[in-house]
Amino acid sequence: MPEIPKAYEPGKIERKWYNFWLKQGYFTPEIDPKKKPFVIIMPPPNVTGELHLGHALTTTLEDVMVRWQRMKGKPTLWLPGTDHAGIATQVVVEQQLAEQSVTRRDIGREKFHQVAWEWANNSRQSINLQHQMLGASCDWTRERFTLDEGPSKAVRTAFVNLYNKGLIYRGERIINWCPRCQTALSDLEVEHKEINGHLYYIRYPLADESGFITVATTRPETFFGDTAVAVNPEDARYKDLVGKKVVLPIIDKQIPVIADDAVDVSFGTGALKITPAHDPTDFEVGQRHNLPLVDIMNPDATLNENAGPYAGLERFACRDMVVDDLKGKGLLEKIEPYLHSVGHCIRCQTMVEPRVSLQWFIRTKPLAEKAIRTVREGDITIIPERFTKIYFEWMENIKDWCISRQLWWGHRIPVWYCQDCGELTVSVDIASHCSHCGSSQIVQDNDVLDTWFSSALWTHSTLGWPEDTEDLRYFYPGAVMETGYDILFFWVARMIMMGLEDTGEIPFRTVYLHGLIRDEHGEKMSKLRGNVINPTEAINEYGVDALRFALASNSMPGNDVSLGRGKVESSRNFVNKLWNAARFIFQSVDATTLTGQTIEIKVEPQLLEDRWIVSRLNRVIGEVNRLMERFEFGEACWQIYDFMWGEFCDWYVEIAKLRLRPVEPAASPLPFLVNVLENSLRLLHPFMPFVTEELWQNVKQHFPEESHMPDSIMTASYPVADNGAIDPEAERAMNSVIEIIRSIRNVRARYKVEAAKQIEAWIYADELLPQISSQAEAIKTLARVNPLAVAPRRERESDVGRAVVLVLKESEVILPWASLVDLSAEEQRLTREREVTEARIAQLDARLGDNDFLAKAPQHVVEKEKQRLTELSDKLERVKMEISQLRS
RNA sequence: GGGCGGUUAGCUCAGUGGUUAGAGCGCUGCGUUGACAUCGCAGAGGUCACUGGUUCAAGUCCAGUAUCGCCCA
Repeated sequence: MPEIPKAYEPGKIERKWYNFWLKQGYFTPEIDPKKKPFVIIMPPPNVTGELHLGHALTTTLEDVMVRWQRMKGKPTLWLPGTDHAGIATQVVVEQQLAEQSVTRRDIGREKFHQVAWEWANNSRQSINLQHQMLGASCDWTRERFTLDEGPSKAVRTAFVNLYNKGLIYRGERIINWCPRCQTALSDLEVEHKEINGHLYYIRYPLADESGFITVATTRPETFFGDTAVAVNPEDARYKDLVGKKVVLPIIDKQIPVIADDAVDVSFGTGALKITPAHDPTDFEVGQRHNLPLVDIMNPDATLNENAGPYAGLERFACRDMVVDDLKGKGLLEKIEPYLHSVGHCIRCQTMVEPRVSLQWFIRTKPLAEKAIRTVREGDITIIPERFTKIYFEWMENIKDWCISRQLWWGHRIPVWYCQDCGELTVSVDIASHCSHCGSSQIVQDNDVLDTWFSSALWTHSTLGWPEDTEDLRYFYPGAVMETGYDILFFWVARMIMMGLEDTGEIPFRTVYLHGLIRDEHGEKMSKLRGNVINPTEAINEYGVDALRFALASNSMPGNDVSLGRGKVESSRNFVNKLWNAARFIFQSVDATTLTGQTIEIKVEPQLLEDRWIVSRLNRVIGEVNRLMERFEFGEACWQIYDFMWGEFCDWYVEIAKLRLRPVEPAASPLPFLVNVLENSLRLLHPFMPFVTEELWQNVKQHFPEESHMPDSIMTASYPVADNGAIDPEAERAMNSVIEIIRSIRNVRARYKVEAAKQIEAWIYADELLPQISSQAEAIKTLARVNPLAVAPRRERESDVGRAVVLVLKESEVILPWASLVDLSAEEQRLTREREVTEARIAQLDARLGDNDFLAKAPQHVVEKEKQRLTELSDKLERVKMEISQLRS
């Protein structure tokens, strides 16, 4: 057998195994109508650049589920893809152009597309590569991009269907406008931030020159767009003024004073300027009162000709000038500091401008109703559950969705306008004639659709919809939608709506939401803070398996993950531990094989330690499966970690060494070493695919006669617990042995006994005597004890002389090494132990003397407490005896 | 303004109403056995934010308070 390196070297094997899996075609499921498939459609990363740790988390969790299900024998499809990310990508590409001092308008739509496609293709490639580095077992034969022909056709089809149903309409509405991106945004793409602004009190003179009315506003520069002043109808202060006219200063325009319930009498002066074209609530007031819309801005948020002398000024510069000028005319009453919340573009952080414009909208209410019902009725489950409420809250208050964007990068809206009859042609295929008058003088809408429109169709567009494909029939609906909670509204909610709308079926059965990745102090990761961990670098430094394990083991459903290098490092250490345990086992196997012996793997455990480790293994297997079913991957990781490291490596392997280098012939522990290792590898494979494959192949190589082993751990079966192997008696006895060894080590450390020095020990026990005796060699070696006597309690010498006496749960240990022991200190220690035991007994006595407890607590709890009391009472007696002997 | 979540060891976090509340990192001391120093052994470190309630039993359930964070408007 070749030499196995002392430390695991991930770089050497990762690519090798990925390519092997790929070549074997394991990632592509076989369609078997008799079996229900497990399907995850990957949330497509934006083609804006490299993947970050959030993507690594998504990929890890999905791969964990997919590999687990695949090992459980389900046809498993994990469909990868990327998103064109309309506005985000356009921003990136425009920045790139800006470096060459060119704008997109300079080069034109066609050339811009060329540059953007080039960027997207590069990015798509590097994202796919990174997914492969991460070990993603997704089906590359089905990889999709949102702008691919299939998904694009799905987009046009969905649009046309909705339009024909009257669920898509075009209208002049107030929308959020980003002056930098120069496009409309949906409500979700606006981020509200608290801003320290001002409240300006402005006097509007009455047209009849009988005085003025003072309005309070945060945006004085919009007064050119005012078409009324509104007061509350109940407000006595202004009752007489309703119906009168006021004159807008500077531009000398007359507007009416109106009464509207929406006006809050306590805000400012109780009189509001109404600017329907630039404020959402004003827009509504305007609709109610039939007020004209006066748009005062250009797309770049400079003032337009409606601003009279201020035309051409940037909005904030205009504000300053307007304020100055009003002040000069004595029309500015006062300015107060004012904290208010202002919308910003989620992409570029520019303050958005609410603006009336002609856009396309989806009437979401009818779609939302169905989407609410499927979740309410339990067809779709959201994990963690608390997000269900948040989902309902949003869905129930849903607003129409503005889907048109004044961008170039995206799906062009499939609508053509007739130059002759003015009618619209809405068509899935490219239209050449007006569907009304037949004219060929038609022009396609210039705008593209919101990126999230195509994302909303992703669950079925990737499987071939609107075509009736085999994939769609077999793989839809998916099993789990796994993604971050930050896109619950953007994406998940809309997928549910559109999935139901397009296919009449739910798009997935379970929504699993993970949290955001933060740094080791819980701070958001950002370039600015310099606390970003780049996944590729982390992989190069620690290996993929370590990164994946760090992510999976630290992630709880719906909770943010704090991840520093330390976590990745300790995961790396675990991978290395696993590697070395395996290395040791292989070396032992080789040593045995060299002597010409064959190793039989299937052996019933007879010896205590073998029964114990097999029992523990099966408990862990059961527990891990249960946790995985419940999406508790982090806890599943720790179960395996604790078992592997804390039980198998720390105890079983150490004890097994005695039998591997026996003085006298002993039953070989190799079957159990190999079995536990092999099972653990399979348990761990979904979390750390590479190292487990490497080691598993090594197992396979060592046991070629084990014909049931498939070609890859990927296609091996996931371990299933054998409840028959669970052995409470062996667990109890081994716990006692471990307790003995630990206690002796503790004493050695306390008395600073030299590490290499052997000390004498006597152990007394009753019930567990045979089992403890069977571990005498282990105790001798692991606790550095020699000579060791194990005897029944009745043989206990009454006078032990100077010694440390340990009263344990089911045994006593006496360490009679006279010279070192400080008798009075020992007495003090035993006295403390007596006190502690007495206190606990008192506590238990009280509990067991309580009739309520006896009557109401479940039987097994009462039994347990009674047993504890017996044990403790027994211990107390023994401690008392030791104290009296020490004193005699 | 409405809602949600957090508050547990020095730090970051686990913890299905039922022993003496755990882990990783960090810290202290000691290191020996050809798997592993990416390691081993031992140890220190906690008023589970606070107040009240429900319960035989509360870190866990309920209410309130404080505080931090997020989402929505």
